[in-house]
Amino acid sequence: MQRQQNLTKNQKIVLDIIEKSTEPLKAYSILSNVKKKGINAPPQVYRALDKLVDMGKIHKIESKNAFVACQNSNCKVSKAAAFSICESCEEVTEIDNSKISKYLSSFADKIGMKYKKYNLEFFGLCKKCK
Amino acid sequence: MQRQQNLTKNQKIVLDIIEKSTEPLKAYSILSNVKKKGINAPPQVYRALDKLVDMGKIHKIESKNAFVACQNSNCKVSKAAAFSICESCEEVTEIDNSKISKYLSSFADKIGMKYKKYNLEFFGLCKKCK
DNA sequence: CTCTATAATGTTATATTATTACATAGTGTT
DNA sequence: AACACTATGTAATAATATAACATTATAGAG
Repeated sequence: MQRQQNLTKNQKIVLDIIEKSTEPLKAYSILSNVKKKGINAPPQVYRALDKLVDMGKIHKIESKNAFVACQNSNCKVSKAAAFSICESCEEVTEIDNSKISKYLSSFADKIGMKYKKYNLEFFGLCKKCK
Repeated sequence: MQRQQNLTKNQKIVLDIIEKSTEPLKAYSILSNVKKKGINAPPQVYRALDKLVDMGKIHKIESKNAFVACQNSNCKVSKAAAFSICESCEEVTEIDNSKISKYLSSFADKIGMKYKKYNLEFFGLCKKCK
């Protein structure tokens, strides 16, 4: 069984490029960027992405089919994440989610759900664009 | 300019099938169900879906690439929506979001964002499955 | 009414995103 | 060495979504 801390070769390559990016990266964009490192085909990228998401190292922005590195160390535990997405400049920012997490998990309890994680995407205009 | 209340022929057909479904429908599943009604190609479905989402009549479950009819009349205004998604039985339920809306919009204010809408997806186990 | 602008529709092709299926290679355990 | 298991490599294809362009319907303006 793979340990959380020891990433495999492909996982390291994929995580590295996501961490270095200033914006969410799409799977095929990652693929084209890692061809020189010997990753040739989609499944290699998607497998690494899946595992990294499972570990909480990255998050998927569902509305964009794109991936960002986790900014909050606590996501390692909850895997829950919240983002603000600017509809003008496309900037995506991960929101420090400890308060939201508390609120939302209590909400999930209230509706009778055994809560595991959530994905929250805010759309609007960021500070700069509004 | 199209008025909110007057749906076009294709929009009616697509909305109708989504409203009759007990589960989120995918675009190509909708397509195959409406071929008999004269809708033949993906763009016809996607165009109707886009407009219906804009009007708040339906919502897209981003994590599933699927569409559900809006359960809350107030979504017509806010277009914001929250769902609980059971990872066991796949049931998707729209959460009455007036409280969450209030909380999240104030949160968006606090981080300096001009808030327009949000999409929130809870994952876990529903009442029946837990 | 009819002209015109716009919205809606229809159609073909193609782009983008993601998975299946199977073969090969490494890694640790007994 | 034999094994189970994880990871990797590869080809093919499935599933999701859009571009581009032609045609038809509809609502106002004159």
